Amino acid sequence: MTTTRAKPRNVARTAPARSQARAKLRRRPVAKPETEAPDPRRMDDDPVVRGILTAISQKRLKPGTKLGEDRLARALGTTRIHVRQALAHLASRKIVVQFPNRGAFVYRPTWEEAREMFAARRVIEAATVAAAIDRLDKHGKALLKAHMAREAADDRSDRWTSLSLTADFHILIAELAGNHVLLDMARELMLRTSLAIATFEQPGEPDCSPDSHPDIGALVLARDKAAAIAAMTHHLEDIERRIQPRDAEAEVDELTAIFKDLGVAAARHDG
Amino acid sequence: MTTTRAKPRNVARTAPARSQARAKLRRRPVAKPETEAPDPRRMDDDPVVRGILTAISQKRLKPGTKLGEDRLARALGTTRIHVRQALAHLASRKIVVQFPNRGAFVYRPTWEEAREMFAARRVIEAATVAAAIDRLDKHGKALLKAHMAREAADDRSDRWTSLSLTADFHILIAELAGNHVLLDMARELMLRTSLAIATFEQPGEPDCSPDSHPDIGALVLARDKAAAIAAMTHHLEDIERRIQPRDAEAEVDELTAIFKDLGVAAARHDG
DNA sequence: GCGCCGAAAATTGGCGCCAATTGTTTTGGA
DNA sequence: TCCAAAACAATTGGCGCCAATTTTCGGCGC
Repeated sequence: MTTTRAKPRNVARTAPARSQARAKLRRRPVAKPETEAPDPRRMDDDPVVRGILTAISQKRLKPGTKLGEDRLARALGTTRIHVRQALAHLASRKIVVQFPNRGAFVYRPTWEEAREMFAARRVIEAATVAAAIDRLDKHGKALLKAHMAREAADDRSDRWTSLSLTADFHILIAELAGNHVLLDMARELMLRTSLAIATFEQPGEPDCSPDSHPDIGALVLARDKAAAIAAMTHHLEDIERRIQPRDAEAEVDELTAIFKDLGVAAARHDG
Repeated sequence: MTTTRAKPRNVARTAPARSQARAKLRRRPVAKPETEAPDPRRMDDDPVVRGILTAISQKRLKPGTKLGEDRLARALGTTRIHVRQALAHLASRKIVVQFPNRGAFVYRPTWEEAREMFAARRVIEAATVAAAIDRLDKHGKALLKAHMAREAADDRSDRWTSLSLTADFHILIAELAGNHVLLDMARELMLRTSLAIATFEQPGEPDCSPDSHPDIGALVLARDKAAAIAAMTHHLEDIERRIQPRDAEAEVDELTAIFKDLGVAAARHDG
């Protein structure tokens, strides 16, 4: 206690630079650049979150399904706290809704919100195709061609892989745009529009007109920005046109159909 | 136990319609439309979340500040669990970062991410001004004029109210667009760009060139879509131009400046 | 004097228990 | 026979405690 050490040590500290505030102020220790953090926690690769998300994107979890904490904990082999955190995270992302003392449910958008989601997607994805064309390089072309080949080779034998493929096309375009913020927004909107589609789709229709993707991809490869934007916009409008507002009667009807089909990854509860 | 009641009652239930699955299937109770929910939980109006958010938008909480759970609980007069949930929510929104066993910190964007945020804002807000012009009605005009008058009457005596006013302009435009999804995205981007600005701003510069807002508002009122989009884009580019990438040296310098200025809502620890 | 190393303090993470609320069933009455 | 009210069961919400990790403080050796 020789020098002036009367400093309140709890005012405001910068995070990534650990606490070299007073301890080592003149020189950096040895090999720590400065802004470096060992492990920024990412809720996205939580197994519970991933499980629910993939189940939703594969349409194994329908909007309105109750997600009980205890049940999920047993089904996924974890404790209730992890499930709680995962559900809270998904609620923040508006993928599930939580009602006080009632539990969490897969989010079911309203019809108006579904329309707004598609409008937002048109905005975002028009921007991503434009940016993708702007910064398209050899590597990006290779990625895009590879994906188009994969999508063309899909025989639609497995419905879930086909769903993933068509979703990956839009994600790839957003990745080629090179803007992580827009990419996250596009990802989020795709998830939420899949919920909207699952809510308002007419039974028996395919989700995404797959024939549009090669056209859009070709226009991107040709760097025809205006045409690519127009094609993407029309493609999204096509998807939107496949959903219809549905009244309570249809909901009840489908609910009975659900009970007939059963399944739904039935978490073994039989006696 | 008269009729067939051997139904596994935990397969998939629709959330908002309560559980009238089997109980009352033929007729709806009395006065409950169908899709109705009493209280969908919204983390946004949690007092802890609101407190941290307003503190951030008022720049009383700087990027990198540690948000200790126990400290926040005492400061806000709640328990640690509420703080935990609030921090987890803010981490999902990328407003705070959580490191395992180290705590939560106000998010500090990287320089690249800051650029990407502004690019995303240009995309989103160009869309919102366009939509706002499209669906501009008498009520919207009144709201816009009222806000412009309020902003013009601001004497900039209180820095925090001025900050809120300039932010409210962008929010109002997004509200006039009538798309809640885009509105939420705009809100989120504004919060995160405020973090980016707080991270990379040059000291002493104002945040938002306030003179641009009347021009944009006038163009919206005149329904000149192209000019309004251009003005909004240039306005956002102006804001972006005010931030500069900063190296570690500058950070350390400012850190010492912080310690000189002190303050920072010093959580009384003297004695 | 400087840096490395070990022990104590503080903070976060996780688990179990119990209260509170909700939904369901049973019971009583008109 | 049908509706209403109360008891029961199940689920969520919250609090306290304890383990695990990090940060800090003190001491030792160079």
